[in-house]
Amino acid sequence: MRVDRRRKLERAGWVVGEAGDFLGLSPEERQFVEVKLALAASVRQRRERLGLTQLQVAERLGSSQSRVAKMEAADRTVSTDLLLKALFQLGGSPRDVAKLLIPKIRGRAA
Amino acid sequence: MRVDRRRKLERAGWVVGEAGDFLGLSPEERQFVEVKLALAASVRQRRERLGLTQLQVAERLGSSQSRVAKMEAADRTVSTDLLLKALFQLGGSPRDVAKLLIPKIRGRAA
DNA sequence: TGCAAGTATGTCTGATGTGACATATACTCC
DNA sequence: GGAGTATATGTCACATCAGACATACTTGCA
Repeated sequence: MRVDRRRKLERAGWVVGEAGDFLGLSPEERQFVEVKLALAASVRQRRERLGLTQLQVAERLGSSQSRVAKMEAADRTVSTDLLLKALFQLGGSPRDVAKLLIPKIRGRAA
Repeated sequence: MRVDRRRKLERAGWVVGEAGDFLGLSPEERQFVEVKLALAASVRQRRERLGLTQLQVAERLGSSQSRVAKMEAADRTVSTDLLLKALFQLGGSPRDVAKLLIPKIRGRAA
């Protein structure tokens, strides 16, 4: 994990461990955070792939640039509801969400 | 769709069409509702499979029986955050969520 | 260097979600 | 029929999340 990314997560209120990430969270909490991080990353990826600014996305969503920034940062004040709605607005489907949640790397635990 | 189930959804605030379900919703809204309904159904399924009452699940979650009932009814006052947390508490994983979101039926549109 | 565009962060007010409780309904079993 | 258990529904007070705004930071370019 890149250092700046890690700092950002910590500022956002997450506790980020070094190797065994997310230490200090219960398994359930860890899974929830995982999902949220995956959704947030996907929002950013889709936006960039579409060549849109956060402001443009915000307009599509009827939201604001700052909120889009917070979505992508997985800020603790953004709900998964909002992340899902954003993803769908950016052309994603439930199937795409599913793909996000399935680990692609083989030979490593979960 | 069973009639009683449909009535329940309508009371919960969803607009449910007959054949082409979810008419009147934008594609994005429809996708969001789909996800929520899938999560809600999964919560019920897992609870029943574990042989737990809503009250027992509520205690595990630090919530109340009425809220669990609303989760399973996909009430509009329950967030996907809560549904995800409930699922994970009931032993589900992000991978299980992914499976929920992938349509299993072939030969029919989405 | 300065400027401009994009992004990040802090905070406000109003909207929505939350657990809790009361109560209604449904289903057994006696 | 009534009692007991499970689930559903309506409502509260409080917590959390929403968009909006101001403002700071970052990046690229003249």
